[in-house]
Amino acid sequence: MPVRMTSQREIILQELQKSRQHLTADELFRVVRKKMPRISLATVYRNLELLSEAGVIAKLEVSGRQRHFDSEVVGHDHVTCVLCHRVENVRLEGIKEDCPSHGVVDGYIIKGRRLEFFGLCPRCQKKNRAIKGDDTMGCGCGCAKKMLTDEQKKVLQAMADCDGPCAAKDIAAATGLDAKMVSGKIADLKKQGFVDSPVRCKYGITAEGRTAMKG
Amino acid sequence: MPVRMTSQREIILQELQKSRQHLTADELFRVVRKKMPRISLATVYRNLELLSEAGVIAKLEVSGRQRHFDSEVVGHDHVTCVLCHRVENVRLEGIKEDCPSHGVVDGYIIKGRRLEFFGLCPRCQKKNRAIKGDDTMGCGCGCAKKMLTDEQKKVLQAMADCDGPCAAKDIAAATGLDAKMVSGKIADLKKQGFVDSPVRCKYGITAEGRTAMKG
DNA sequence: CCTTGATTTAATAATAGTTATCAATTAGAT
DNA sequence: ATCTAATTGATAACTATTATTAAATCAAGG
Ligand SMILES: [Mn+2]
Ligand SMILES: [Mn+2]
Ligand SMILES: [Zn+2]
Ligand SMILES: [Zn+2]
Repeated sequence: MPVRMTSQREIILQELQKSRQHLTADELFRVVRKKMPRISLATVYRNLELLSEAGVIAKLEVSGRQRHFDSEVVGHDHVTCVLCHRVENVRLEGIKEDCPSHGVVDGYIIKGRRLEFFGLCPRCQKKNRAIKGDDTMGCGCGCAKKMLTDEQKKVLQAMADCDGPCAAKDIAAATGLDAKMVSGKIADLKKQGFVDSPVRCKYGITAEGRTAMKG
Repeated sequence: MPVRMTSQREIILQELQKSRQHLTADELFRVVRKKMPRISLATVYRNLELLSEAGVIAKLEVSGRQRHFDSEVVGHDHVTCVLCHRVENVRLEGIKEDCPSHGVVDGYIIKGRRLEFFGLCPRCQKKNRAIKGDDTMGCGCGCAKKMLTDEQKKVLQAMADCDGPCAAKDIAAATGLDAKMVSGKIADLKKQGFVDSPVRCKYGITAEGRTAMKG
């Protein structure tokens, strides 16, 4: 059973390496889709599994949450932001000696270890102070998700209410907001993954958008 | 919003403390149900969440798998068996100094850390050698799940095939096995959680039983 | 080139674990 | 004892992931 190098597999690996982040399957899916719009989420999952099985990438099974994948496989540890769930690398010297990653502990044959820190990323430290902030500061770390403006909420709500993709002008009519500003909001929301465009010039709320609205 | 002490809450906490293990919500559910047969799984989840929120117990979000809960909250680490997923305590001296659980690392304000080891528990080391074992050695750690005998499989299959709870004699008829031995097998399977008895003297396969059959 | 068989894919259904919802019940203050 | 917000059991819904399946793709040989 030889392993084939398909274009899907290649792009998935490439984009993960390029991103230099610890992406989840669906984050990577969104990235890959830009180059290969017809790819399926299942294909992303399948290949991430295969690649990590093969040791080409690492699977970070972070604490009950969504899995993240890492193109760097050599030993290092991670810190997770408790607010935005961003995962970053941590390299602490002096730990390796005391913190065996192989050997025998209490009768267990140790095959590996994971050291994981939780905390607040620099961006979320700032955000935490001004949590009322009505402007979605594009901190890029996903914190913005928790801070939709009233207009954004209105737009999302209107999209949720109408079933199937709808045009910007429909939203404008439904919300009573200016059509130009609605277009702008939709573009922002799309960038954040809360809105997608299944058909040209028609928009719909995403699953992520729905969860963002609740918070 | 004062917190009330309900009998459910009390028993859940009691049984977790008594077990001295790192139980999952459904394992604890099975234990608690013996004393309070009408309790709901949702209640177990709800209270484990509440108790861990309050700092009375600890939530162990173990590497992508099912959550485990710990009645010991003071700082110690854990090792997980990669085969049976049992979680046990590990206390390594000399780590605490090098391995900050609070402070600032790379700009992150660290609120906590988790150090998790993976390996083979002593029981699974033995089991691994004799994996063909046709006897479900009651290692208690759940490894047995992966080693159903042919008879057990037949019984489970027969239960899966018939819809709704069925009597031991129906299984005997369907499989062609002796009725006495079928009863014995059912008792074993029930002990392992693969079979339950929704009605007296009637049995059915559980979700867990279904997954066990596949492996 | 053209078949052949294995691998992989997209789409989708199914699953596991957990959380949300909601009408009915109950703890505990008054 | 009465009242009411907290809690419960039952069950639906949800999220992340895995399994299934028919169709597409590929790698060799003939
Ligand atoms: Mn990393
Ligand atoms: Mn413990
Ligand atoms: Zn953050
Ligand atoms: Zn084990």
